[in-house]
Amino acid sequence: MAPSAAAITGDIDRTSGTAIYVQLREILRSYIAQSCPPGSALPSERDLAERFGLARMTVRQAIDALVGEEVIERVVGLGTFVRRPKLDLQVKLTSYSEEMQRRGMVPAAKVLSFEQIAASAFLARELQLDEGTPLVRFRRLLLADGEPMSVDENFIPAHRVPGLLDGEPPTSLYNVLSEQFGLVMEWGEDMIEATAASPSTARLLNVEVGSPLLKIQRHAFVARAMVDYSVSYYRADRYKLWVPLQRPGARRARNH
Amino acid sequence: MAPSAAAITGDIDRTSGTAIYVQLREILRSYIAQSCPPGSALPSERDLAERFGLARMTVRQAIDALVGEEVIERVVGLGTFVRRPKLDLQVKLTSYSEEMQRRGMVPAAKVLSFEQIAASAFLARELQLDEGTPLVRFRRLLLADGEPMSVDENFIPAHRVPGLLDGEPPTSLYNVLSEQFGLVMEWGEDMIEATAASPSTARLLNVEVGSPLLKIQRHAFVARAMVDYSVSYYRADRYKLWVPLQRPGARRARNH
DNA sequence: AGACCGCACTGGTCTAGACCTGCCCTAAAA
DNA sequence: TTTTAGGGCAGGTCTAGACCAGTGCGGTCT
Repeated sequence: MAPSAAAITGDIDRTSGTAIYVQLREILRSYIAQSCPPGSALPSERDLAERFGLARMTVRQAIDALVGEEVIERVVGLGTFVRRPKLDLQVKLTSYSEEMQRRGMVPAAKVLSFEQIAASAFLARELQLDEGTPLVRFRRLLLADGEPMSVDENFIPAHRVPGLLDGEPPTSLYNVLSEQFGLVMEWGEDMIEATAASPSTARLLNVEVGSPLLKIQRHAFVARAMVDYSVSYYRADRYKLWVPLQRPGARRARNH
Repeated sequence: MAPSAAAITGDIDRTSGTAIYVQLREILRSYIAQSCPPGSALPSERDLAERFGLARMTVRQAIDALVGEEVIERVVGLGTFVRRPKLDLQVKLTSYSEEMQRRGMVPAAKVLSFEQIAASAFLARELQLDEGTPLVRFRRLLLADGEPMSVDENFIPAHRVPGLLDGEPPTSLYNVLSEQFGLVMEWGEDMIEATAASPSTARLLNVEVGSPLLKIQRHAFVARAMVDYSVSYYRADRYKLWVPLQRPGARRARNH
């Protein structure tokens, strides 16, 4: 049973200059966050149109946006429903700090090294560069709520980030890359495997030698150029990956 | 300069039962593929509306879909332009046998159990069913090239697969589900973590107790109904997971 | 020549209706 | 008691207009 649209607080300001459907979208978003457990129904489009004094097409535009974000979903003949919030989504190429904040944890990092090195044969192959190419190596112990979460090592071609090493080690690598160097990661590949903690890694992560760890190797790209290769070792007792799957050819309705 | 809308071939069939905007979307898609290099402009929305005898809102719906697919992009005051084609990346919901064949290995399976059980509290929660609901439990040791690869346990609501237990255990579960029961997995969620091999699992997989394993819990859905919950333990030394990533909302800057 | 202004475009947003199909529930019929 | 036909309501699609806000060009004024 859908709740009454009257239960929604907030109103449209027609003089604000902000598009009405944007205002409604945000009203709905906060209403969902506050009062709608997953699976619950939103008021019908017609109810919302009446409640806010809008045309139904305008309401649909606001709802379309939230459906596109996968916050809610439509079911013909039934209504519009709140989807289960994505607890985490490593799969979306987010930075560690973004990721931890979404999980409601306090991210922190201890820098282990921040230096320029020459690409080894292995790193050259991974980054599709020539051996010996200067790289920035950035190795950190990442913490969540003060406890070790992972050991993280990023390699970035030095010519991509001129002057990076002159400053302080960044707190959020992806933020600095995008804001200071215009490198917004667009896509990537993760290689995921389980491994056992080596003595050095075990000491850093404060676990037993041989404990299971999740090893994630990531290649991140801007346009067609690889900009970041990273290897992370996550404590298995503290970290799980959530991956949405789709059968090829079974596209869910995206365009109505 | 935008071409004349008259240059576009194809027409709308109002009796076909297919939504008009879908027809127009496909007409535009093939027009783009044939006659529009990246960067070229589409006819304006108003031209298209006149050319096909449609309301502009309907034309916009067709264009919206293509913009959503990142095939084209809009620029206010200028027009609608063809984007560079992007690589399409999607995690696949494939079965074990499909997956192994893709990797060029010979899949095989040893059935450990194939029986009906009542849902425990844990399984009921995972499958979103009531406790005690009859389930089919199908536990296998999966091999690749004759060597143990993983231990796999599937739980399927019994009412979904009437008579399944009367026959032989299937060699490819997903194939039987789709061909015999019409259950084509459409989407799912994987929860991935690293874990240590328990004594029983270690014996089955022929590894040391405590060896790192990749634990993958999968929920697979047909429409909105969960049809399969599975837990798999993969040998870390033999299995890696490859996951493509895309940053959400990684809109490119206007490049014109 | 150079600065400016306005018009003719573009997409962006919005309205107030219309009719369709799909879903569920209920009341009547079997 | 079970089955079936409506009715009401959900979202899906479509129309024929409206006005707004950027963009660029061409003509005009200085």
